Parts: sequence; structure tokens; C-alpha cells
Amino acid sequence: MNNRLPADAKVVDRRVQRTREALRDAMMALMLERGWDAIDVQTLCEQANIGRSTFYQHYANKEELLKASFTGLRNALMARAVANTSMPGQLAFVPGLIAHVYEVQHMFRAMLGRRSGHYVQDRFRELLIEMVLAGMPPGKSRNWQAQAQAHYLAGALFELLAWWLGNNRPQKPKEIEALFYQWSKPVLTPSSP
Amino acid sequence: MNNRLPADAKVVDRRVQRTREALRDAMMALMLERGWDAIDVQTLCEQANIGRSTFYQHYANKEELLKASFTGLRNALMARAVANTSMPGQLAFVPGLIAHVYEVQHMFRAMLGRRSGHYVQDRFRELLIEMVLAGMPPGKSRNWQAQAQAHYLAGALFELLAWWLGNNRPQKPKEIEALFYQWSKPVLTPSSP
DNA sequence: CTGATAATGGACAGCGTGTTCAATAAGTGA
DNA sequence: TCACTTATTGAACACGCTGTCCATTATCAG
Repeated sequence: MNNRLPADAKVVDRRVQRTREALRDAMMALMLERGWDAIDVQTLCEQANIGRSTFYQHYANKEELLKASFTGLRNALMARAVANTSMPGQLAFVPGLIAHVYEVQHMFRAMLGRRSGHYVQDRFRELLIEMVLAGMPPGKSRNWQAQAQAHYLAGALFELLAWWLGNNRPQKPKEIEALFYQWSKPVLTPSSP
Repeated sequence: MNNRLPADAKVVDRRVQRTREALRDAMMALMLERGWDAIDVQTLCEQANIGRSTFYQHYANKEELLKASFTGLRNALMARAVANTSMPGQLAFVPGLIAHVYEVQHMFRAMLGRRSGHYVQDRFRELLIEMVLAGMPPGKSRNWQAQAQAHYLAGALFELLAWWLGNNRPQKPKEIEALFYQWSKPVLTPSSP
């Protein structure tokens, strides 16, 4: 129904743009207000001031709506990562990620918090694993140890971030970054101790 | 409806015992077969060969049923932990946990796998955080760094275990344990590098 | 202006939930 | 064994959310 071929620079109908934008905004607002789980399509449409049947003309369910929004996050993180020159023993995306999380912490609090839906958390976790793997030395990422390390690091980072946002922690982004690098030293340094 | 005062050593009706046992077994079986999310009370009762209204006489919902079963896991892990003398720079519960996970891996695969429900995963994660905190030096566990460390470690351990069980990894429990301790050295050693 | 396309709201069937109730079955204690 | 107490049962019910369909109306693009 919606072909987005790069060559096909078809202009999207303004009504479609408005509808989708309204839905995204509504999702964000409701996510902050009550968390992902408590959102249903009904109230989503009320908040967006849009007919319920219209919703289903664009997305099969609320998960699809979220998936579309997640692409934006992904791109933002990638952009920050390439702008940063990765030092040895560090991951290029981490500073940008932590800073970004800090900047829009109200958003991430809703995403990572206890009340949030796990669909959201899983997608974020997957994103972390993927980025950790991408940040590793190219040859290394094949073997199973690298896979294990990626999961270890992603899990640790996720939980650390979730804790950080949990109860209005006073720590600055740089502090969290330093902690993460310090604790993850054995995994991130190429040679064994 | 169900007072379990320690002093009140009331004998439980056999029918109640049978019903609850059947429900637990059914839950386990369905969890292995299709994962937590896909379980609904209807099929749960069919599997247990029990009337649906009977279910609600014992548990308010399927989460409550799971909660009851989780107490067993907790006790098993605690028992293994106290039996182990914790070395400095290690956590008493980790060897027992990993061994236990390995022994009943079919169960944990259902609990930690992608198809599993997040309610289950969250409870397990909470359990890990709790045990890590309990395994720390008593005075230390107050400050915020200890809290952060507990979350870091629990997240890392959870994801490592989930990865391990993910695709029939050939690693032995001792290998995983060694990896975890090696990678977590900066967090677990009392003094800074 | 005009043809094309999106939005709308109401109706619909489907499915799972949690409750209630009277009838039945099974445990318990003597 | 008997009487009494308690659990189980299945059916029925209201509820809420889902995803689909359709005819009507509003809005767009050229």
C-alpha cells in the first residue's frame, strides 16, 4: 500500500502526512503520560483527533506505528556515532547515545521505565546489540565470543541506562559514560589481562 | 480466602492441592510449547483439565499463578548460594545459578527466549538485581554506585544467559561462569584498577 | 473544475476477560 | 458409614478492545 522506493520520489498526500504526524505525536504524548502498555488504538485516535478506521488505513496495529518511529531514533544515533572518532577500547556510539538519552530523558524514561511496554524495550535492546557488534573490529565480530560480548555489553548498558533514568539520578552523562567504560574494560580492550 | 499463617498449620484440601498442581504443570507445559505470551486462561484450563471458573477461585489472573511458581525458583537459587562459600571478587549465587540454568535449560529457554513474555523476564531480572545486591559487602550496598553496579551486572548476566540459551550454544556452564567473572572484574574487585 | 484519494463514523463479528450462580462432586471428621 | 463442609463445574453474562467493511463526506492535486 505504501511503496517507498528511493527512485520513486512520489510526493505524499498532505492528508497522509498530517494523519501520520498526528498519530506519532499522540503516541509520544500518551507514552509519556501513561506508558506504552496502557495505550490502545482507541485512545490513540482520540488523542490524535483522528477516526479509528483511519488509523488502520496506515498501520496494522500500534506496534507498526512504533516501528516507524523507531527508525528516526536509529538514524539519529547513527549520525552521532559516525561524527565521533572511536578511540581504541571505546565504542563510537556510546557518548552520542548517552548524551541523546540525557537530552530527551523524558522520552526514554517512558521507554525504559517499568511501566513501559516490553515491545519498546526489546527493540531498544536489539538496537544496542546491533550497534555494539557494528562497533567491533570487523574481523572479530564473527566468532561466538564477540556475540557473547555484544549481548553482555548491551544488557549491561541497557540496565545501567534504565537505572540512571529511573529515579531522577543526579549523575551527568559523562559520569555514566566513564562508569560504563571503566566497568567494561575487560570486554573492550583487545588483549586479555 | 487463603490464609497461610505459619502458626496456622491448617491442612489444605486435597482438591485444592490437585487443582493448583495441575495448573502449575499446565503452565509449564504451555510455556515450553508456545511461550508465556501465547498462554491464555482458557487454554491453560483445558491443558490442566479444569473448569475455567475454578481457576479464578485460586488466582486472579495468570500472572498470579506465575508469581506463585517463582517463589520455588527463588528458594532453589538461595539454597545453592548459601551452600557456596563466596570468594572475594565473586558472587556466591552465580555458579549455582548458571548450573541450575543449565540443568533445566528447556525451562529457561522458554522463560528468557524472544517468544517468552516480558512479565517473566522482568521478574527474573529483578531477582538477579536483588541477588547481586545481596552478595555485595554489607556496608557498600547503600551508596548509589553499588546500585548502578548491581543493575549493570544483572543486565549483563541476564543478556549473557539469554544469549547462551538462545541457539543451543555448546559452551559448558563453567565457561560461561569464567567469562562472566573475567568481564566483570572491574565491577567485582573492591579496589579500583 | 474534476477526477482521485483520504478521512470518517457507525456497524459488525471475534475473542479473551473476570464475575456470578445454582447444581453437583468430593473431601473431612466423627 | 454418615452428615456436613467445601471445592468444582459449566453455563451465562457484561465488558472492553480488536480489526474489518462500507457508504458518505471532505480534501487534495493537476
